[in-house]
This record gives sequence, C-alpha cells and structure tokens, in this order.
Amino acid sequence: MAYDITENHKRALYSALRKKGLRPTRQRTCVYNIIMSKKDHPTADDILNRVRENLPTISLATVYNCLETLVDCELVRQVNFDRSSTRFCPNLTPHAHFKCSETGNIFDISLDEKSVRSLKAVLPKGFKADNFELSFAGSTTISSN
Amino acid sequence: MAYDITENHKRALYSALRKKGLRPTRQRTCVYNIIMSKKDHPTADDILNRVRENLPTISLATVYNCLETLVDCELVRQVNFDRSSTRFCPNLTPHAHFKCSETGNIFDISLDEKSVRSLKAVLPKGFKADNFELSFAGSTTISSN
DNA sequence: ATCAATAATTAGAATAATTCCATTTTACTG
DNA sequence: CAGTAAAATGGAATTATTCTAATTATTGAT
Repeated sequence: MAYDITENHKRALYSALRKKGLRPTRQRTCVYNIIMSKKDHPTADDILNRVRENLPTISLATVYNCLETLVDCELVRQVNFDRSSTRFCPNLTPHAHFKCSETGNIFDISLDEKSVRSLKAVLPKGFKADNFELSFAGSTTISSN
Repeated sequence: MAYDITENHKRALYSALRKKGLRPTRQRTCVYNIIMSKKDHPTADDILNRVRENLPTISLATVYNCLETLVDCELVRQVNFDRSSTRFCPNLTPHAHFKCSETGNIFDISLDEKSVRSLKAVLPKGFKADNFELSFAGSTTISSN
C-alpha cells in the first residue's frame, strides 16, 4: 500500500469539518487539496485558477467561501502583506514570513519554541495574545524554498 | 520661550521633504501635524475628517498622496491589520502592535534592543531584512494607552 | 433509493479601499 | 512677478472582497 498523502489530508479535512457540523463538498475538498499539494502562498485568484483544472465551473465566490471555512477550521492560514490580496498558507507550524522585495517571493521562516516564547514575551502584563504575525521584507540570496 | 512641539515637527517635516526635493505644502504640513498631534492609528479617512477642520476643501486623494509622501520620507509608518483600511502611526521607535479583538483598540508595544535583536535572529543566513512587522491579536485588560 | 430539509454553490451586483487621470492651482526660480 | 514644474483636486476606474437571491447538492429519515 502506497503512502497516499492526500488520503491523510482527506481525513484531516473531513474530521475538522464534521467537528463544526459542516459538509465535505467537492469544492471544499478540491480547494483544500490544491492548497496542500503545493506549499506556496497562493491568492484566492491563484487558487481559483488551479482548482478550475479539476472543477471548471467553480466560482470565485465559492473559492472565497471554501477558504473562509478552511481558515475557520484551522486547516489553512491567512497571510496578509500590506494591501495586496490575501494569501493562503498550508503551513500550520509556528513560522514567520519573509517577502523578497525584488522578486516578491514569500518564504516561510520556521520558529522554534524558544523564538516563539521570546516573541510572546514582548507583551506586557495585561495583554493576552491569541495569535501573532511576524513578517519581514528585504532581500535574499535564496531563490526558493 | 515655550517648548513648541509643532515647531519641531515642522522642522523635521521640512528637512525630510527638502532632502527628497519635495515641497512643503499646506496639505502635507497639515496632514503631518494631525498625525503627530494624536498618538493613535488613524485611517486615511479618519485623517481626512480631522484635516478638514483646518482645510475644509482637502480631497481624499490628496490625503492619500500626502500619506504616501510622509511614509516615503519615513516620517510616519503604515500599519496593516488583515484586510481593513491601512492605518498610520506616528511612533517611529521600534515597536509591535496589539489589536484587542473585543474593542478593536490598537496598542503600541515597545520593543527594547534585545527584543529587536532576537526578532531579527530568527532569519537564517541569506536573508537580510529591511524592516519587520510584528502584530498580535487577543484580549487585554488595558483600556487605552 | 426517495424525499424533505438544510446547507452550499453560483453568477452577478454591490461595496470598500485605493489608485489613476486630466485639469486646475500652488510653490519655487530667476 | 512670470514661467515652469510639482502638487492638489474631483471624479472615474480598479482591485479585492462580500453580499444577494436563485439554484443545486448533501444528509438524514422514511
């Protein structure tokens, strides 16, 4: 039996949806698979184009709906860089983002526990963070991750 | 002689503009003063409303133009929270932002040198950051800064 | 399997924030 | 103070996203 990564994704998706009383539709499944199958940071529009190879009639509104659901279920993350379109990220481990000013490429920068702790330590008494976002902009010699 | 804070701002503004060969117009001066006179995080629209008390005919496009200029001159900073309107920040010292999920209030969280260093230390070899943005979302018992 | 109930998808209209454009006004230089 | 270049203006255009009302799919019970 071959190790089928998408079978695992399917299981994760279905159980997360069921937990919230939501239905595993063709569209949700496909959007989720597309995001998981390429570890980059696509916009809703990128995702529409990729998903249409399988579901040619899916609408942009549905892509937005699916993405909202997946974010609510904590199956994917949302990333914002300045004012440009929201991007979606399959990486659920603690990480920061680095955007290369020259190429526009976005890199995940993984954060170990110590870094996460020292990050959260900047908050004074009285502040309780549910989440954080750390992003860098600059230049890099790395061409892709 | 009274300590006139706006005189200092004026000097900072004029010299920063001159350095870039830009003209100190009434609109730019007013937008800058408005931002400096209340240490919060107004949107372009907030700023339009405040500035109109002094310059009733200023247009939103001009506010956007002025803000772009001020950001380019590094006199004010831009802050983005998710997809909502861009906010502008007079605080030029290294700091993070905390947004209270309940009230929407935004707090500056100042960062000491050590924190800034450990922040930048998360970047692997090959990445050179020009700037970073760190923001938290959560709840707080603090009502205002 | 079939049906009803409910949830999800769809296409297109609507909205919000921002940028663009063509014209008028203003600021600087000589 | 005249000429030139930069900036301001109002409105149209653009972009990303959300809303809406109608259709279609999924589920649970017969």
